[in-house]
Amino acid sequence: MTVIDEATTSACCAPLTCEPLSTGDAVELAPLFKALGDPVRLRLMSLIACHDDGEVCVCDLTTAFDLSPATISHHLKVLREAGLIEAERRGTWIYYRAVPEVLAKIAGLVGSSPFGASA
Amino acid sequence: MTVIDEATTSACCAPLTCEPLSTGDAVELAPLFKALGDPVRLRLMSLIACHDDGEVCVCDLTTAFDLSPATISHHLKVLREAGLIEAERRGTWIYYRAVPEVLAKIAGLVGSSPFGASA
DNA sequence: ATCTTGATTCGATGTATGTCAAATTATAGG
DNA sequence: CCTATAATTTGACATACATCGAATCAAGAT
Repeated sequence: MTVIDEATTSACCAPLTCEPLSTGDAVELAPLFKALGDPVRLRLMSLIACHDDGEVCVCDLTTAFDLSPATISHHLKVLREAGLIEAERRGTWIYYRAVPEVLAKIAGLVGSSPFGASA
Repeated sequence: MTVIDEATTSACCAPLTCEPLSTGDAVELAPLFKALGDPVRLRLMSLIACHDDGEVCVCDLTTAFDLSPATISHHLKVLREAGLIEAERRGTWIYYRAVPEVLAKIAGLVGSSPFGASA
């Protein structure tokens, strides 16, 4: 993934322009934003990523919303298939935790050159 | 928008935990991710934000995709209604430019405590 | 085995979304 | 005024999505 136009030809100063996303990169990255593009999933993600132990039991997540367990399970599946979270079963309970590398991928994209947020 | 648990009660060290998004914040922020959750829109956003002049004519955007002008116009409208871009008409042409504050809002969320990407 | 609880999957339903052709608005020139 | 070009809006269509009830799977307890 090429994100920053790192002055391939040696220049005296940082280029003011940046290289836009290729179609391939956009196809790869868009699903991450899409997965976070729902209020329930965005809050689920923050609940999971913010938890002290680094992981949260599903039972604690379902009680945090006024939605059926089936719906929460569906949203967790969407986040999981996007690669944003991982699941592990321990006994009766299933625990979810965030995948920081994938979150970093988003942060790196929005917070730097291609989007010009910090440039 | 409360994002970081800034040790309201004076503590000796930074808290390892963070405050998850409220329902209200999630409802406010999710549409931004949703708007970027399409490959075409994500690439449109990068094309606009990366452009040297800070703004791009629609005519240059439509030629960058194998899609009808109507479809590009639709996606630009979605980005515009999300607050991510702004439009200005000059003569026959309409120019779009990014709204950096809104992009910064996303970067600030994903790149810090609530999502634990850099914590 | 049976029962109970935690969680996912299945099936159905109403709504939202991406796409385009055709019609419409806006501006510039003859 | 009429024509041409840039861009959006409208209408239509097929697909995808959020939600839930009911059924199913997993693991522990009796």
